[in-house]
Amino acid sequence: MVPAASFSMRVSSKAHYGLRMMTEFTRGYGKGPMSIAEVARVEHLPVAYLEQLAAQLRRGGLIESTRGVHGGYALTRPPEQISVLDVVRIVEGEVSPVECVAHDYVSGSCIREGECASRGLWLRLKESIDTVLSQTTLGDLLADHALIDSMAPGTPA
Amino acid sequence: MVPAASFSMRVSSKAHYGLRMMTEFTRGYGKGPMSIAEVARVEHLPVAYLEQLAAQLRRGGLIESTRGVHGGYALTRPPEQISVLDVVRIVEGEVSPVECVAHDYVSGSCIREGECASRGLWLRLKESIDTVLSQTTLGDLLADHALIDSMAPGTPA
DNA sequence: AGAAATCCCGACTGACATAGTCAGGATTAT
DNA sequence: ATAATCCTGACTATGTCAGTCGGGATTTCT
Repeated sequence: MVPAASFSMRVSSKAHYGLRMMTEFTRGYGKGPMSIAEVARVEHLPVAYLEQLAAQLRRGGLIESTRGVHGGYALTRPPEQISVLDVVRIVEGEVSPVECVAHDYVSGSCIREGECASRGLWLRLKESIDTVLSQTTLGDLLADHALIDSMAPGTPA
Repeated sequence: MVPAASFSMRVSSKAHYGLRMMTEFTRGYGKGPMSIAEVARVEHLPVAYLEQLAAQLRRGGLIESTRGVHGGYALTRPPEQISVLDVVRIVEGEVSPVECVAHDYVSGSCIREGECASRGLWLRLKESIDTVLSQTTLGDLLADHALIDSMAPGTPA
């Protein structure tokens, strides 16, 4: 890995991997459960790590599991009804640039409340992020992907 | 500190403090340099830490320093010409949710380029964040703050 | 019944980033 | 000269992240 100049407002690899796994489940939607092993194989991700993420996503109600030999996971709802925000919230927690605009923020926790010049900014930022992430569904991601596949390779950016 | 349910897409305290320091410099704009000691006092932040941030902001060209007894820092441009994004970029680096949409991304670094379903999403997210942060200036922050001050306290949220 | 495939769970770990501290040097006003 | 200020680099403690590991539970297939 290249050191890579640090950047901010990242999503963790948890969210990233989680989303990739969910797009695989989307691809297999309606065809019975898909195993972690298969996801790991096609996405080149570590099995044990995916297992953890899958457990979270299941507890969060986005996927359901079937145990045993032909078991695996499947989306509990159609891909058009699951947003990227749903996924990110489950594996990373609420999206919020600072504590004082999180949903569970207890009014008064920040001593500077009232003299704070930037809370409005953080609120706008949070809303803006939430909007982008909630407007994109797993269905959209797969549709975009199909579009890319159908284009000739080497198309200039 | 309360454990606080983890959340994602955070800005670091570096960015947070840096911005608070910059709003102090904004308040003092046109009245000669303001010392780190004073910023630390009114914002209740550690002097030594602010010194580091100030050094970065100076190297980034947003503030200029005067040494010696009545020294301190002052904005190099009017507050209306400095955006929050300028500040965040200097102390935290570029804003980008994932590596592959960062400005200095070398095409081909990600093996999954071409089969990636979510790059479009991350691009939209990055743009959205950049927009919010670049549209708000230090001048705006202070104006909002003045507005809050003029309201009666105890106003329900 | 037994083997194999799968989910399930909690504990563990190494590397790195964050949020600072600290000691001391350089510059300037009084 | 002294004091206030900026300036720098090294240091450190804590926490998070990304991932591993060992073993258990459930189901299907033969």
